[in-house]
Amino acid sequence: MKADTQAKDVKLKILDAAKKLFAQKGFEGTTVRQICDEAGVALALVSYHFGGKENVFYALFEAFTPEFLHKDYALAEPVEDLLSLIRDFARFRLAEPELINLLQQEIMMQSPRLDKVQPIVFALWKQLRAILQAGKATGQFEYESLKHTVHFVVGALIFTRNSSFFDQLLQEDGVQTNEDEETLIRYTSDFILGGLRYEKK
Amino acid sequence: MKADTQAKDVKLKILDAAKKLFAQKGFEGTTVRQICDEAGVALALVSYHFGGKENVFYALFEAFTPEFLHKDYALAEPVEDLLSLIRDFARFRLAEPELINLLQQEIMMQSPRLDKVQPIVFALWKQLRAILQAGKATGQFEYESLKHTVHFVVGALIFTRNSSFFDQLLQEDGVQTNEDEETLIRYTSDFILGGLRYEKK
DNA sequence: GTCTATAAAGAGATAGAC
DNA sequence: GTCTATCTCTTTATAGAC
Repeated sequence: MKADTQAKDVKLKILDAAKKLFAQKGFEGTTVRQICDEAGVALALVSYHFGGKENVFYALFEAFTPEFLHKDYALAEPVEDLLSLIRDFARFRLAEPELINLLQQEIMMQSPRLDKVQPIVFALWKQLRAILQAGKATGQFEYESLKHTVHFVVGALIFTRNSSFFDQLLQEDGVQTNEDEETLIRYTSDFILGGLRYEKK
Repeated sequence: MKADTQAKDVKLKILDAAKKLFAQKGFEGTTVRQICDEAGVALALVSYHFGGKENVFYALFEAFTPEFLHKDYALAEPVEDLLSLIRDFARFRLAEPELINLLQQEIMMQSPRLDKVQPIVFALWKQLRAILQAGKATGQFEYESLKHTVHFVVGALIFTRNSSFFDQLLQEDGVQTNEDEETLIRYTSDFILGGLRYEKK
């Protein structure tokens, strides 16, 4: 019992450390030694518990079931669906910024590990695409290219991050307001709906 | 003469190979051997000509002077300025997709090499920010948070890529039209201006 | 200037003590 | 289950022949 509990703690510590480091330095840029140092455990435990660095990566995405992957959008109104998707994604991004960051890296690099993670991103993609199509059909959304519009929306969704890098620049203003979740969701929704030329009734 | 010319060819071949590989596999994920193999030259020549892998990276961004960095926007109308910036950025992105990809990776990872590249991104950031502020002042743009709006716009600008990954999904349509530059610029401008609630006169 | 061969450091994974 | 010490392979960088 006690042994099991300790093991679980160690596995969690390794996963947390890996999540942080992978997001920060990339999968290839992170060494097993760094992960174990950050987790405060011995080097051998990554191999013992996960069977290698690669499996730590996969384990990160296994308990990974954000709402928007399993919800069935495109049942209600397109506008409502899009707002739900934006909300669900924003919440997930706020809750797990490192995973979003890591996922984005892997996608950009077309990494060999993408095979196992592709379904997750494809799901978001298809949901969004279906919603945009439905909204165009009802005349509520206005755009020419479905393909590019999906890109624009995903770009706006994914790029909004707690990126300390970019925020340096803007902190000059002094008006560093830590908006809450709902406010951020509203900003995002407003921008995207505007981009889709949706007119509020 | 002949020796110099050969050397320049080799340096160019190395830079091209590195650009491609860095974008594909990341800086850390790319080995000097891979670069030299791809370039078709001997392993030692990276150190000889550049003094190490890291300097190859920096060299990639030295001859790197996209229009939008040196233009002085925010002189004409905000809308015209924004359209120019979108156009300049889109052209650069189409011309050098690997560099954009690489830059994006490095930013996301907060890489230690970012110090030398930060000014480039900051310049874009500041230009865009100034334009958005000017447009709000004239009442042509409508948004609440300057910080987030900059994020949204950059997201929409940067995420539109020749990403073979995402396009797989959409090719199902069969309607795989290879839009030209001007068309892509128009799509992008329409989406972003919409997001800013700009109303065409 | 370019090559092959090699040195020195670093990586991931494992053996064996506890 | 966890640790330290080590093995093996790969990495970057350099030395020296041409």
